[in-house]
Amino acid sequence: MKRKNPQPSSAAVRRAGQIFSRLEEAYPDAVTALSYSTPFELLVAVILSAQSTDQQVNKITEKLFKKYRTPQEFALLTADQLANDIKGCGLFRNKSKHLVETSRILVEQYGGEVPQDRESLMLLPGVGRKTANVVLGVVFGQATFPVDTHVHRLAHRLGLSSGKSPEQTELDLCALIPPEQWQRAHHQLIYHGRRVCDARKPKCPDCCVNDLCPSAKRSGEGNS
DNA sequence: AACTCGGGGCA
DNA sequence: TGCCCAGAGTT
Repeated sequence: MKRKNPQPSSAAVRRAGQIFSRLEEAYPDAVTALSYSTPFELLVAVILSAQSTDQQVNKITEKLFKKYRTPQEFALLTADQLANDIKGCGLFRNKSKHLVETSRILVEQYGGEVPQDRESLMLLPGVGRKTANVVLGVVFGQATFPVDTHVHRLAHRLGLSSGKSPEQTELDLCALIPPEQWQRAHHQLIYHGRRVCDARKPKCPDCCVNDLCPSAKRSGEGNS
């Protein structure tokens, strides 16, 4: 039989809670939000948000959704047409192609609706595990944790996950963080990851959770 | 596993 | 001014 992810100790859960309340205190404005009014609009916004900020995406979608709002409308566009409307976020040519193809699939295979399971979402062009989890969590209220490069790196450094794979990190964080805090925790990890806990040179002296971080302790022991 | 896309954020 | 990506697809 299949082994489930082992239940974390209460001490581990408590430590995770400490870390996130610190981050919450340090970055009260770290949580941004993509603006949308339908599940399809959120799906579009999340696809656009790869390698781009939410603010950047909101600027684009504010205009975009006034022209096109439904998968039926997106499905009629050529990639070049749409590219012109989403210019301003990174990787826009790829995303444009993906959005048109995804819209066609939604119309042809899902009656124009956004599927609510991860397997179906991940079959859509431009939608990987991280994007699928954001959609499931934000619009369908499902228990997921979107793991991007920052989340993966920080969870490992902070001792919240073994860091073996993004999938494992996702399981570990889901077990450690109460469902209602997942979205906020996600944004705070990203914010912290960009400004303090870099991939290359983490600024441990400036870090608000350095006393709770096994990595910071290790790197601090070598010098004195 | 390494490469590509691309405008923005940040030093 | 230049580096590095708030990812996912392709080779």
